[in-house]
Amino acid sequence: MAYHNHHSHVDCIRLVPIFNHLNDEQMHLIAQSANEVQYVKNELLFRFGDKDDTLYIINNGRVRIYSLSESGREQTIRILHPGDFMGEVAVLQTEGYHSNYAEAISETSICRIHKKDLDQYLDRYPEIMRRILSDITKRLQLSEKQTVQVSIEPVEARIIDFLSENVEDEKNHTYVTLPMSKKDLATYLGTTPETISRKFSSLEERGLNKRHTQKCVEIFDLDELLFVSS
Amino acid sequence: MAYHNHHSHVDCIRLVPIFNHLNDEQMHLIAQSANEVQYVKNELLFRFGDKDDTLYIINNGRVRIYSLSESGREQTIRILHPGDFMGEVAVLQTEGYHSNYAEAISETSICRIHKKDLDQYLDRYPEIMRRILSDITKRLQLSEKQTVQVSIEPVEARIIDFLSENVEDEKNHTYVTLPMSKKDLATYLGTTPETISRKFSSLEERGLNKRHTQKCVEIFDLDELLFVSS
DNA sequence: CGCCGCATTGAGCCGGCTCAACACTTGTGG
DNA sequence: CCACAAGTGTTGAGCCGGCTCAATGCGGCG
Repeated sequence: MAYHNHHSHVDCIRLVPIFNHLNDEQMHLIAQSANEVQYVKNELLFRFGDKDDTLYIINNGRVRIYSLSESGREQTIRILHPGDFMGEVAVLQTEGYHSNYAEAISETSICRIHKKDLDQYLDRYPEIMRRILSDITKRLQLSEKQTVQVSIEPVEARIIDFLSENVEDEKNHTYVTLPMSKKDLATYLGTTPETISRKFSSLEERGLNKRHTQKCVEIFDLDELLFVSS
Repeated sequence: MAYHNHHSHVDCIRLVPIFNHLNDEQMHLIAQSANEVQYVKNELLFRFGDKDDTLYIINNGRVRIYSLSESGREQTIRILHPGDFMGEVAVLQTEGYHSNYAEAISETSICRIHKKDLDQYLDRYPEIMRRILSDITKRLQLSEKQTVQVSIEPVEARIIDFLSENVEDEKNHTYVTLPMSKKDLATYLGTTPETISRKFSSLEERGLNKRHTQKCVEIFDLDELLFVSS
């Protein structure tokens, strides 16, 4: 929590799907009550069990939400990008405690809005609640999907599924830019870095893809890949 | 979908936490637009991919939500009891497709409300949306917890955790009534019936609990059990 | 009473984890 | 600009938890 920036936060508000349907005046109003906070890489935004009643909106950078097991192993729940929000405990319970850890995985700036302010906006602009509901419902679907995958699909299928959901096309090459370190990807997919590494090698041997840099993987034949995984 | 019951559905509405804050008149209004449907045991309410735009409210009985992997294995997502609702796709997207299967695991009666009707109520009574949001947020937390468990806790710890969350106390005996068949419990915990069976035997050998009937397990020492699992 | 479906127990196997050594990449200071 | 250190990724060997498949036990229902 390096410093508070007191100039306009409207940029931050404008960025966010849950607010960007409002007009300028309304956004200014909300921006008034938001305060901006900066985090450096690897800094924790909050920990499991922390009491909190604010909504966090990512302005810049990336945040990783993860959970810790008894035995100390991590499970990455999701990665937040600019425009995403978190801290929905704030909007639901009067006494909210975080159930996960949140860590900045790059230089990150966020906006915080306190529950008492947010509640006013929710009353005044019902569309905001609709959008929050819509977002959380999507996340629920994703979370349920992740449960199923981690539970019953073999690691290779999980990796392929992950790749297929992150493909980008560019000048007739399909490739994937990994949105996190291989270590975090491992904890996201419920496996270990070693296993990820081995599976990538195996796919490469089978001529299905090719590693370029640490963060970039080229896919030769997506359909073939999807076929193999089933 | 055996038959439609056209007498009052207010009972059904009154039962549900998302509506029961309304007054009688308001509940009657909503009940008008609900229609009741009965299902027999093992009947499917909907399948993955079905298009649908209704909210389902459990009036009586129990419903199991589950998902199917490529390889045909099941993952039980959750069990719904009277007063629970599902089909939140309806409240969020204009074109909603189910992402899971739903099956009645006992004689079950439910109320259905169409999206177009629900939308009206959401506009008129914002508290309803608040409650739906609150419910879905809780489910999201549970789902994330389930992901973590299935992913990194060993089976025994998952079982113990499940037991500890379902304990009931009665005349200085702590016991657990399993809310579903052992087969479904297995798919809920991301394991197999055989493994569950073995683990129960193992716990029993260690004098930590005792099976009475198929559905009822007595716990001798919950604290010890929790200690063992960590 | 006898059947049928579910639960239990056993034997064997295999995917993926652990631990450990080595390679590569990135950042730091001389 | 290079040398080195620290962190991250890769590869190998070995093990083990839990799954699979199959046989047997058991309780509920006709």
